[in-house]
Amino acid sequence: MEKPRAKTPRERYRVEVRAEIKERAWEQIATAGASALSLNAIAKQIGMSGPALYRYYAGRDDLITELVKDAYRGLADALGEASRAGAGPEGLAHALRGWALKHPQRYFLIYGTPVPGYHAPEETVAIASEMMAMLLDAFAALPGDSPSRPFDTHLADHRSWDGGHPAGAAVLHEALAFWTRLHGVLSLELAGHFDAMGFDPARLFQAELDDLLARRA
Amino acid sequence: MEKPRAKTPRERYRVEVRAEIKERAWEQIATAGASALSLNAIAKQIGMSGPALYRYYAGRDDLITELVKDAYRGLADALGEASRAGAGPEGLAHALRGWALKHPQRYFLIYGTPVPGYHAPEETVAIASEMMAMLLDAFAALPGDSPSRPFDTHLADHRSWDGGHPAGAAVLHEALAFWTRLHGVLSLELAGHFDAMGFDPARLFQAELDDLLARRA
DNA sequence: TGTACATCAGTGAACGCGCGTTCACTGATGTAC
DNA sequence: TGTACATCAGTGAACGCGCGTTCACTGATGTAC
Repeated sequence: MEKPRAKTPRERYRVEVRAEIKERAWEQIATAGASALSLNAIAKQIGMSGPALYRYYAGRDDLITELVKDAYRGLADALGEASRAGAGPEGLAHALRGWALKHPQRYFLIYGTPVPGYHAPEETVAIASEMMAMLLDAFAALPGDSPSRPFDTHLADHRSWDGGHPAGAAVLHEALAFWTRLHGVLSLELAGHFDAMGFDPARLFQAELDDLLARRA
Repeated sequence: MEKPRAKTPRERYRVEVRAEIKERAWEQIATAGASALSLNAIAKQIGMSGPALYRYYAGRDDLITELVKDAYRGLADALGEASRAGAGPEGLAHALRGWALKHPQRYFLIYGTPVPGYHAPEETVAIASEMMAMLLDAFAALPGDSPSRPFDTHLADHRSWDGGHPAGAAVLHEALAFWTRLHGVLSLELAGHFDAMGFDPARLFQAELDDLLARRA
């Protein structure tokens, strides 16, 4: 059982090239959108021949799948870092916004327009649960009681997604609202819908966040 | 000044074909996404030769621009119908959700992942204002007072987008929250992020809506 | 340390494909007298 | 109503392009003895 043996130079190199391919892929997505992602174009940018990339990825679809997984992983790690540092919902919210502003393409790859026919890789549902668990923990740890609302009774009957979390339905509701409301502000901000409006999106985001937390006052 | 003279058969035909092209375009977007939109494929479906489409649209970009404008127009009309029927925020919300569920591709063309480098046609900003005006009217007409919140003071200084509406900043805030929160729920619902969760998205939407309106109680 | 072999990264040619777009043309429809 | 001409929808060939992907190959790097 000597699995994690030292990496050979070749393995190291392979990892580096795979990483560079992904980097260029993100650049390309930032420039022309995910649908314009082209293996040949990436190869040209790296200074390789198109077919060379097939040593590293099975094909275009494989690369995209990898990017989607990385995006999920990246977001979950950003939230996880905050979570491990003991952050509550407010800290998680700012970690979310910070990550989204830093990686808008990745954010949209997760939450943007779905591509008909494309099914997200299995792994992403586990990561989504992981993130939801952090949210539930954060809200469950909040002081005070969350007043129950009509939707909670419906939620109580449909909580198969809670990962076995012991929190009450009102807390699930809070976590859901956190997700949908912050996504609402963030996605419109990132898509530029506030650009011509003049107000500061960060303040709207904070206002939404305050509103979510005010329930516990 | 006899502008609206009767349409000749040729004009009528032209209008029909332009409409059919758009219909097929939407079908194609529903099947493979907006980025896969191909003039040649549309022509084939209609039973025409590729180049024939150039009699009706200047090119691919022109067609897409037309689709974007139609999407905005369609949403504004759906809201406008409710508005003219005297609907308040609740009616507008349901008109919004109804339209979005009926035309998810159009919804995403408006609010989905932005394509880097693509600039929405001028006309859309006017339509966006038109929709915002309906929201402002609806909230302004609501009975009761909207309690002021911290963000309102910032908004009061950045309301160039209000179209000259006389409502106070608290009302602008309400309209903004209406937009971002309902979009948050809707876009996640349409993208399928709730699919495996089991609860009824309509109820979550209603819960968010109730929450927006509860402020006035 | 040196040689023989295996592994593997990367190349260049080639495949078929569908794309947007242009062009010169045909034939049908509409208009003017 | 009939003829002469103008308008316009649609065709088919052709353009250059970039795409994903396969294949047989070269040459460098690593491994075993």
